[in-house]
Amino acid sequence: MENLKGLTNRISDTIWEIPKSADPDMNVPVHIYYNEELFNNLDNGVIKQGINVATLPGLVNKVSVMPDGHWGYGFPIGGVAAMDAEKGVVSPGGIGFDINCGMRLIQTNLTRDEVQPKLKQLIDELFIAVPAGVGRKSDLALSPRQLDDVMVNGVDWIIDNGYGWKEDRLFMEEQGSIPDAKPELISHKAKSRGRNQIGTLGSGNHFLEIQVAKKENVYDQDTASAFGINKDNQVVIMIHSGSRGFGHQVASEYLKTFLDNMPKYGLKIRDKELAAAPIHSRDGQNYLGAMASAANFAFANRAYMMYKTRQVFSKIFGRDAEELGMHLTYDVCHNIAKFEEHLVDGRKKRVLVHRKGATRAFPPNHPDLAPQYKEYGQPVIIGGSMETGSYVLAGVEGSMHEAFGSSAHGSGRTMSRSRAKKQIDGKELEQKMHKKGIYVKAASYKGLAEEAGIAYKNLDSVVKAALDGNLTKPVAKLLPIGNIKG
DNA sequence: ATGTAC
Repeated sequence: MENLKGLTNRISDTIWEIPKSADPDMNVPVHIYYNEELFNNLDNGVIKQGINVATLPGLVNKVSVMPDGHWGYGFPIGGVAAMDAEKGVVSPGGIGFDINCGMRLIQTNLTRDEVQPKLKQLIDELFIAVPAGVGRKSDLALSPRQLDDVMVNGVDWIIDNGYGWKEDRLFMEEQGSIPDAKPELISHKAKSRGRNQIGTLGSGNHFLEIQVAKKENVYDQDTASAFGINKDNQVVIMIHSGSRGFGHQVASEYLKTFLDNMPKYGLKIRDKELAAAPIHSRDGQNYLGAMASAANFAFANRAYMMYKTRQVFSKIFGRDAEELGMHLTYDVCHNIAKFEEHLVDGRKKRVLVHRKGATRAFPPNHPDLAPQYKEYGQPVIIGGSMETGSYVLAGVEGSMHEAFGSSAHGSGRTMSRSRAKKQIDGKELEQKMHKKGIYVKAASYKGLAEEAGIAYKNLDSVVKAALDGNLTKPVAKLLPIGNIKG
């Protein structure tokens, strides 16, 4: 393929623009938030997909690609696109197969010194308590009525059933429950896949990790303290997972329906993977109701894994999870579409923001934030590879103007899964990690090899681009000491 | 990402 980089103009240190003039069908420009290093390795596919997305009807302002952006299904992963709520479309490819895949950060008041002697025991027990890997089932099997409840109420079902604390919902995007879910639109097949998947980790890049916040890696102590990180070598837990086979089934079914029905809506889409329907059409409304159901399932999934995590820590340290300070810092989605108000041509407008592999990053004083975070901005949780570490950042005003209040979500792969499997021996990697002080337990060595640090972009560089691009502010880098993987 | 293929 010809090199498409020539279609971009660098309009600032951190933004490469594909102007509307690059293609007659583009409705808005594309802004890629990169730095020199990331741009040098920019994949043609991202430019191509950015242009394709920019041709969708009803787009406002621009399409944004986050610093971890890479080629994905239809939309780039790391893509943000907002459509006029009245005149726009919804596109499942702009949300992703794993609906409401997201991150969760849990505090403890423990330090590394206290955790280290029990690390192996913790990880071994977590590996049992949180089923990891493809097809693994939960100890919780929901009745049809309970599953409907989860789809409508998300984390509230978890809390009402004694698996979570009342306060947990305050520290979640949408308070852990997205309105207007429609369980009656979910197929029997999706329901039967989902009923025993609450509290399961999954595979691929999903993980549950024990991490350490070293003092030297805390960049903003006030904000870190507000997020519950206030002592040197404090231990935190990060969970990355989504809606499992349930959300995947929902996404697959609606993608097919959208594709079949597109001619009906007179939509001309240049890539099948961008299948879309008008927001106000029956298909559009149905998908949004199904998406909300899967999103609430994912909130409940991560919340139940936290319940298990609190139990394991509590058992091993012989103290209540409350005594161990195991509060939720935040739970944030990075595969979802949401109705939000944003400035368009100087006026507030209701838009449907698609975030695919992009984290919501609302600034201080945003009405959606818990009072405890009003002064500091929304916690933005960025998961890195299991060898290199992760970050917690905070939302800033700039991102509202740049990218509908969004930031990056992870480091982004540089090596395909198949190449990583060929090139890296999982067993050797496990030993190497143990020597480095990271105790890892994976459902399969192949799965482990795929997630090796060298298969990923440099997360420090991605985060630096997100900070320089005024999408977020730095709070703390978190280093892994224990990890379970699917 | 995914009972990794209808």
